[in-house]
Amino acid sequence: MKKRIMHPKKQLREILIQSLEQARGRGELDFQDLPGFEVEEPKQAEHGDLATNLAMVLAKPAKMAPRKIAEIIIKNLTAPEGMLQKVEIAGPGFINFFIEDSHWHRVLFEIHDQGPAYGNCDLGAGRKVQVEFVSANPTGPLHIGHGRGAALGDALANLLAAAGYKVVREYYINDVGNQINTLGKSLYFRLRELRGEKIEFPEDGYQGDYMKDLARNYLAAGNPPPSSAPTEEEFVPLGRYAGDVILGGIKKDLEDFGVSFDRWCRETDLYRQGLVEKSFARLQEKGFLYEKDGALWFKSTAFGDDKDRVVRRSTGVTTYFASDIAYHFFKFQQDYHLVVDIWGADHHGYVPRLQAAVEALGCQGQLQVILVQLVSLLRHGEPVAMTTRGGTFVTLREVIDEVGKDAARFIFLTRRADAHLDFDLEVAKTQSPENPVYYVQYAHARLASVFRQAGAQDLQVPKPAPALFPLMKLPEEISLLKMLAHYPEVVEAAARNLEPHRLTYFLTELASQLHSYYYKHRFISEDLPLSRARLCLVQAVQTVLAHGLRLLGVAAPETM
RNA sequence: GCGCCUGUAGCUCAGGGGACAGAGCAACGGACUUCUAAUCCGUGGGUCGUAGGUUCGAAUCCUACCAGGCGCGCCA
Repeated sequence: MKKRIMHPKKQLREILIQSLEQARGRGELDFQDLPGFEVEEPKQAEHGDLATNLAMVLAKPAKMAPRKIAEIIIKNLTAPEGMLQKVEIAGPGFINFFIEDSHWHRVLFEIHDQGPAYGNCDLGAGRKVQVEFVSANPTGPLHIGHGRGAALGDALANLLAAAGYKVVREYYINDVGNQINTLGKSLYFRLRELRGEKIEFPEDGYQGDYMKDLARNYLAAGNPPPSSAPTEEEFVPLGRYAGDVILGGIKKDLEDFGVSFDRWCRETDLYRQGLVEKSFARLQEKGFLYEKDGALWFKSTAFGDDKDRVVRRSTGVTTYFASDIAYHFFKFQQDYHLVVDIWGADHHGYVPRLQAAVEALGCQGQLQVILVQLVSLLRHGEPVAMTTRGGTFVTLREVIDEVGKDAARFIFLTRRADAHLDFDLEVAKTQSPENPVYYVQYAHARLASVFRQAGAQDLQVPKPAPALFPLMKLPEEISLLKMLAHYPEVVEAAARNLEPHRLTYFLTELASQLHSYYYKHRFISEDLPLSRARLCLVQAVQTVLAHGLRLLGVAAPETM
């Protein structure tokens, strides 16, 4: 006996299939395979609560006019008592279904039973997913673009967990290669500069002010001063030192942004564990490596890449790509059903070769790369220059301090990943209506206030009960109930498509309907049964708002 | 030159084969003796970049072109 109540949409889909089987059994319809069809909420209210294009997609295989097919489907329909109020054929052959208002009330039972878990689903069926995100090199503080990746990755991980996946959040640290040397060299020259020497700061050095701070702290901690004759050997420990300090800062920024990781994977560990050589051996064995011009190449063209790629230079040093091959080889050894990498869109050219490597290695499971477009930073509508060189880039730290974690996260999550984003610091900072995060949070806080008020009057929020339902018949109430019933599908679709922004839009709409309802109708009044019914309904609304905000990593405040 | 992303209302963006294209902001006009006005109600506003094509049906798919962004290393 299943306790779970089926959403009307799924229920209707099954009823339609039954109808088709029956019609076919009776010889009224003749077709081979059932084509894909939609059951969805029409945009127009006159078109009912749910509609299907089933008759239209069946026109060709059944060799019959859509409206005729629609008639046959309707004739064979057997819906449960009290579900369907009216069924119509419309337009070119849509079948429109009008659901009885009373049918929608049942969602309240489900929300009450599942509580904070309402909205979760079992799409993932416990399979393992890894989300790797941010992964900024430890050569400087996180900037606003990393913030967007962080918000997206974290929300996505939350979303996948809610959808029944076992999620691991991972940050990949590039601590190998000449960038660490360059970092050491940058620190070295800042140290000498601090000693009052006139120095020529290296062209390729990291010029940001944070390196000056780092140099000061380095000396303040009593570390040995720089020599006068620099050597590569001297840069290495300095680079390692700087990298560690910067990484510490990154961790702190992420923590304050509400983002945590389950694992931090260091590139050096991949080498230490011999994974680079192991992945090479695997590729060699499958015949996808060859030598040319003294270098070792991966035959990525065999998998659709534009050209083959070097994995070991003629100098004997492996490339960044080699590390990434090893890293993904390692990832897929851990039985991930899905590995999601979130990268800045400026790395898009890198996708084909990595996909090629994953395929060549014969990994079980799927790699999906999400490219997040860069953020254009504005202040009062004017572009803010973002150059590392000029030292005018805005860090994630500054954004957190200036606009706050919640507003920043929400704004990042109101755009599709592949849409460019204009982030206006002044707009994000103000609590103006231009800033939607407060609109949604306010709905939650407003309800909390209502419940406090009810509590003060000894008015309990009742459990859902059929006796309450006749008291929720206003259009605003039915409309809210429909949205609540729709919510789990939104979560599932957002998870399936790896698109957290769908949640942001849903929540804004739900908040809008709640505010409107609140304004038009008093929840707490002299009429006690009516008050109880409304409290019961809006408590369900609050549960859903809280769930959605939690997935976005945005606070659901009790007061504002 | 080649490749990827984007082009939808004045602005920022949803919608990504279905019925007359949506929201927020901005503009304009209204609503606070009220459970929080960080709110609500109303009005105006669009050849969905352009041109072809596929389809019963295209903002959505295909082709070409135009515009913006980003990539095309034995860099990371």
